[in-house]
Amino acid sequence: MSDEKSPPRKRRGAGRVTLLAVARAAGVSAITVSRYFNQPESVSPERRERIAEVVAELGYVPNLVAGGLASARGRIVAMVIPNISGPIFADTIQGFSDTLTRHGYQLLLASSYFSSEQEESAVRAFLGWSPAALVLTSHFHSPATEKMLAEADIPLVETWDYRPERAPIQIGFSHHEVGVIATRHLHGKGYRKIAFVQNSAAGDFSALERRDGYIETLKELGGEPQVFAPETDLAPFEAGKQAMLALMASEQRPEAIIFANDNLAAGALLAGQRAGFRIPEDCAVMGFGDYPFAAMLMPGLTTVKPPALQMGVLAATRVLQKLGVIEGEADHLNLLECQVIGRESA
Amino acid sequence: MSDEKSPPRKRRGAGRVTLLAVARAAGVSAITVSRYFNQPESVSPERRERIAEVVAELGYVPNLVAGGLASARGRIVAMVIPNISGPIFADTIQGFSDTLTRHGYQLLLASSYFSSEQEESAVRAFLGWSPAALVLTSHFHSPATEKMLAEADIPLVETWDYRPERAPIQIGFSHHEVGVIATRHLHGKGYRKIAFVQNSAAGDFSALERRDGYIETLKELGGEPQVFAPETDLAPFEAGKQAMLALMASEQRPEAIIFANDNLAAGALLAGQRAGFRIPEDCAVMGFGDYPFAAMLMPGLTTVKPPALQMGVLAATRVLQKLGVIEGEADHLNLLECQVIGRESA
DNA sequence: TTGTAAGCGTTATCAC
DNA sequence: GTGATAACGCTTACAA
Repeated sequence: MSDEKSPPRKRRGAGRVTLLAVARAAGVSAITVSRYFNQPESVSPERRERIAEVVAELGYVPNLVAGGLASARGRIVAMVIPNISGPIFADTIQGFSDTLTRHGYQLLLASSYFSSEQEESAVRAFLGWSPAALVLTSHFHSPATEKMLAEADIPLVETWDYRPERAPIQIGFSHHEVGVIATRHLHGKGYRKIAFVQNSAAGDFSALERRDGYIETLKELGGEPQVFAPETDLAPFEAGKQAMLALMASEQRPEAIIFANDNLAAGALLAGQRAGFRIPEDCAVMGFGDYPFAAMLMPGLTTVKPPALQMGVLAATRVLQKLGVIEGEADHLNLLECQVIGRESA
Repeated sequence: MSDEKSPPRKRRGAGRVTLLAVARAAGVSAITVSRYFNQPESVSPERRERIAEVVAELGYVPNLVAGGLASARGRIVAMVIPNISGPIFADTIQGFSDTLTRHGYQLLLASSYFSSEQEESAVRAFLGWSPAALVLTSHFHSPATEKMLAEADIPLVETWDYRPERAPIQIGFSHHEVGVIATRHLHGKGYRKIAFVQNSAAGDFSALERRDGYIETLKELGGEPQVFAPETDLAPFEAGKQAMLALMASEQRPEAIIFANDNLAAGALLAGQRAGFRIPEDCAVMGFGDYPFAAMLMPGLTTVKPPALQMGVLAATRVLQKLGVIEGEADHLNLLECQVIGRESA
């Protein structure tokens, strides 16, 4: 900490301990120190030890920016996700980030809020950092984004979607299958008159796939599908209420209802109970998402849990495999499974 | 897309469109293009227009790594947060990320899981990217981390905490005040016998500050504090149950209970109702956190909402002010307020 | 307003 | 196993 003769003030990165400083102090050349960090086995044990000492002593922190420039491959992976704080994607980010970090890579993150313009601008900004790989959510990108991706020539992963025909690595699950297993679960519990409530958010196409899985399966099982569509763009919680009360008042009163997501189901659960219906005796309720509140409701909400965390971990794993950081072939197609979380509501 | 005479293969960043390429195509020097991006007003309108054309045509993406190295200040801000997917921090990250992005900065993110070793290794890795600023959660860092921070000489912000005596910019709220306003809220509603349930997680010191606020305020109001401590390290949901049943069976049966957090409160709400108690008639319940499920419970959980999103936005704002990106003096101390969210449970 | 030259701290290349 | 040297693509400093 003593104030040594201050070196001639450099114009910019003044004061930073550099690789060269370490090299000099250790009596080796810069490239040897570089090798010490990147391919330790190619440095003799004695020098290795000496360098380690100096590094600790000087508190040297490798400048990854310089390294990235020199090698054109920074240890950064960028991810664009619709949102961070919603109930859906947080686990995916967490799994992705943790897996990456464990292998010495850093996460650059931005939200798109489902807007392809915002996605585009995030991708543009990210590419400036020459990330080692890029992870996007879903397959719908603006033409400009597609162009940048094509030119970037780095591993690309698309999560929360599954388009076998697309070139990027796909990591997703089948929404259709969600409809299937939810319907089978209810049928297995003895329910026969099963309805489905669509999402109130226009443009939620995945929810329609879940609905189709339901319709198909129920028909196979000899039932008669009954689909309710709430008013468009009603808040999901309200839409669930509306659907519940309408269905319970209808002539074709169902014994069980599958909701397009847990928000709808929660609204239904509460409104149903307020209206005096017992759940699941008068009507069973199922959701989708396994949002954090599902376990807190009374009765607990039976729902289908998407493999959110798993997708994040797998996305990172595939990226690291592509980069050769970890062993294994990075499969192009990665279809994960959802799981019925049985609680009291169905 | 035609295969032009392939230029002599460069060793590394082969093929990337560079600033120089843009400059040549536009008939100006590299520095002018650089200025076009960084201080557009110092470039004449005609050249500006010409450069814009070329940039679009060539699909030039500025290499931020090179820029970062040259200027020793990348437009990256790093944040270490205990976790991403828990109920607490997601809003803070979201607010932080969005505010940053809006001003052209990118977010580098990692989780510490409340471990100072993990925080240390994240900080070490981040510093290698010479971020423009660093944001940490809480004030407790390992000595090595403190040393790195001291030497890094970049703006540092600590969120979710508030230690006026510390040098970094502090952004937090008063846990003590949470205890105060919760107690006042219940007192205002007419409850007199008010109990407090501590967190089951050992080491949650903030929760103890909330408790002290409660004790102090209740005494001021003429009440007699009654603190219940669940078994240590019981899952919060279970701990809430245990506390509820124990308190309702005790001689000093309370009219209202403040729980150290919403998880405890939710456990209590459900267990209480299962045991036949009406809430809030037999006993009112309050939590802390305003976790996503709070609104979904029946009755809705009255709770104290911390300014999570706001803290993220403010952290980013202070950082940007420090960096001179946006106007305004960056205050050292930033105490935000919590808010009682009144629902049915109290 | 514009340009020239030098350098940011590292790694690739090639030689020893 | 080790080193000298030249990039990597940009921005600072200074000059015109």
